[in-house]
Amino acid sequence: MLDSQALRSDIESVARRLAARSFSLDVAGFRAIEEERKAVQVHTQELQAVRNQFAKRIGQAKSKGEDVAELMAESGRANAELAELEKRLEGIQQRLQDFMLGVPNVPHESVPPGNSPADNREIRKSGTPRALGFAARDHVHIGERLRLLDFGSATKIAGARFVLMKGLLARLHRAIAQFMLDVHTQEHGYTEVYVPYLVNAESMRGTGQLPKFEADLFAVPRGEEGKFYLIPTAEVPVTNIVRDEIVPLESLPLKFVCHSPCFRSEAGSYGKDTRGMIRQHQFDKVELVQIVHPQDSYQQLEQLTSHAEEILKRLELPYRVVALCTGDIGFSAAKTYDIEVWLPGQSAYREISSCSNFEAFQARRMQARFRGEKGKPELVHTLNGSGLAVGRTLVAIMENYQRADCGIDIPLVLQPYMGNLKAIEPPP
RNA sequence: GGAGAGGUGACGGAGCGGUUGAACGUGCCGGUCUCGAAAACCGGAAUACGCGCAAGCGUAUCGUGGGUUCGAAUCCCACCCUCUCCGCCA
Repeated sequence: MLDSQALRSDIESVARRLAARSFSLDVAGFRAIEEERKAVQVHTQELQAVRNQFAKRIGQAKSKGEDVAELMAESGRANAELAELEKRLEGIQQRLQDFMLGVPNVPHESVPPGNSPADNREIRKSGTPRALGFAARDHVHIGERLRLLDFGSATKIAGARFVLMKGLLARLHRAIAQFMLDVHTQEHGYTEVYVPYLVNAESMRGTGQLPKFEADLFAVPRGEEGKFYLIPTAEVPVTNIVRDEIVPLESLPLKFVCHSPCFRSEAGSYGKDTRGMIRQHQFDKVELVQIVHPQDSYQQLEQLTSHAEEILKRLELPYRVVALCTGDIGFSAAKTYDIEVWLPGQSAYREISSCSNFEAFQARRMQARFRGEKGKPELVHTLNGSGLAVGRTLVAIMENYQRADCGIDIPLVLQPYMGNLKAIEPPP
């Protein structure tokens, strides 16, 4: 959510910056509601003051034993109008709130302008795709040849966009997550957290998934009309740790890492990435979350991104870092770096991590604050990034470390997590 | 799921339906005293929003939402959460 003060004082420049991400801010609409709000609120508060004065006088008169019938009658009359106004004000404020919740974040000035992924800017590249000496197969071919990747069973059990892994491949998947957690907790200073995978609507609103993107979520009914939502990323429960909190200045930055499953309905992605386990309803991810002092957030974004990159470096997977353009950044983000890993099976770089600074956008929704240098509560800045998506990392390893016989060499750093196994061999 | 107790400011803890944004204590900040500190004493301190150039004034907030009332932290209803006991359970 944006600062409503900023919208009031300089809506034109906000609208201009939002236009860069092809969001057209309803300036006239906002002004109209805002004008109405002002008039109604001022009048309401005046009448409330009158009511309070009457109540006070009645109390005083009563304590002196005076007759208050006249005062009470007068007060009652004044209150009739008040009740109506209060109701109207509530409606206006609700509309204003709904409006604000639907406005995306303003891109940071360093975000490259553009309308489509084609305008994203490559920032740096690391590693070079190794020469295989044979035609690269994709992970589906390799996994099925190894009989360790079973899409048929997953489809039978659940449906499309699910996968079932077996044996050493399931173990490799687990090893990848363990490795990531160890690096981030032991070397990058993150505190590991285990969190609920089902969350309430307030949490989803806090990080920006609701109210706009309900269709992307899985919901579980609960009680009369309540519901839980399955987390689409650990970002949601982890960031909401600080919702409605005032954290002490000295505890910043808070750095959390969380391995969790992620559930996405992938509504609107029909036909995209239908082959393999690139786009699934359920996948594992190791997520990095930082809660920081506003003045540090862009520096921390660079740091957080480098933490994610470090995993790819140690796995010796070629990748590049891309700054998303204004038209491609997510709803809540002010700036985003995508990290894309090289997939020989597709001869392409594919997203494996997305690292974003949300500035105060999520913090304002969550009322996540710290007590500033002057002793006043101020909004924190929030950041997060995948460090990394586990399933896609597995895909990248399968494709980059494939051998001619469809065996997979195990990256050196993962061997200790695999009982020192050096490779997964194909069955005869 | 059943029975009971409870949710008040940073914390502990008061609070007859009426000058209560909320006693008292602890903690915090400033000051006096002191060579300095402690103690003691004095003073100051909530959050959000609105109007205003400002000083300031106003409104809201005692788990949440409704209701009763001229007036609700105080009364009524619903819900949420916490704790204790019972049942069930990985």
